[in-house]
Amino acid sequence: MAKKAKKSQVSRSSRASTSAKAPKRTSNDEMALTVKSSEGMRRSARVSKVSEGRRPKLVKKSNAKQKKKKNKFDDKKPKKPPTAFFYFLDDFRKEFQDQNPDVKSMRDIGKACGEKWKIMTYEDKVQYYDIATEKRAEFDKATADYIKRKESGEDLETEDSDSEFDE
DNA sequence: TTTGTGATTGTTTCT
DNA sequence: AGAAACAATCACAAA
Repeated sequence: MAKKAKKSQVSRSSRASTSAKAPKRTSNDEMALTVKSSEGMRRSARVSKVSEGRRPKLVKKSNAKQKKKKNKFDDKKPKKPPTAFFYFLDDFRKEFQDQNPDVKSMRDIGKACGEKWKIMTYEDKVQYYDIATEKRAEFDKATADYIKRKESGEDLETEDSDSEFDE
């Protein structure tokens, strides 16, 4: 009867795992199970630490413009939405600055936030996970549309009609 | 003035 | 399955 509509898209399997949300705390066991799912999801996604000595944090990107936003059209592939951690960071940053107005920048906040993030419980984190999950749904839709359009007409290419005539 | 760097973890995407 | 890249933000430094 109730057949689970499994998505043939294996690529989106990640999304399926991230479906972990709505922590129904009916029983401790239930929660534990939920948490287990979270861990399982994390294991799949989290695989870094390939080498202790290696730290490929060199993610330098050259952005010609600090912020260019005008046409609602998908300039290119939809950018990745902020993750749960980022949402938490945004909220945590406000409090952190309020308690520590002396703090210079996010470097210190990031550290503090990361540490707290680890001590946070699943229930506390699930809040942000839920937001991130919802955001990802929109992102997924945008991506599908982007791919669809791309496949439909790959002629769509550099249509940079929007030049840097902003300021 | 402008651009890049640094720090955090999570998700995405590719091979 | 695993690895690499990328997501936002703020202060500071260099060119």
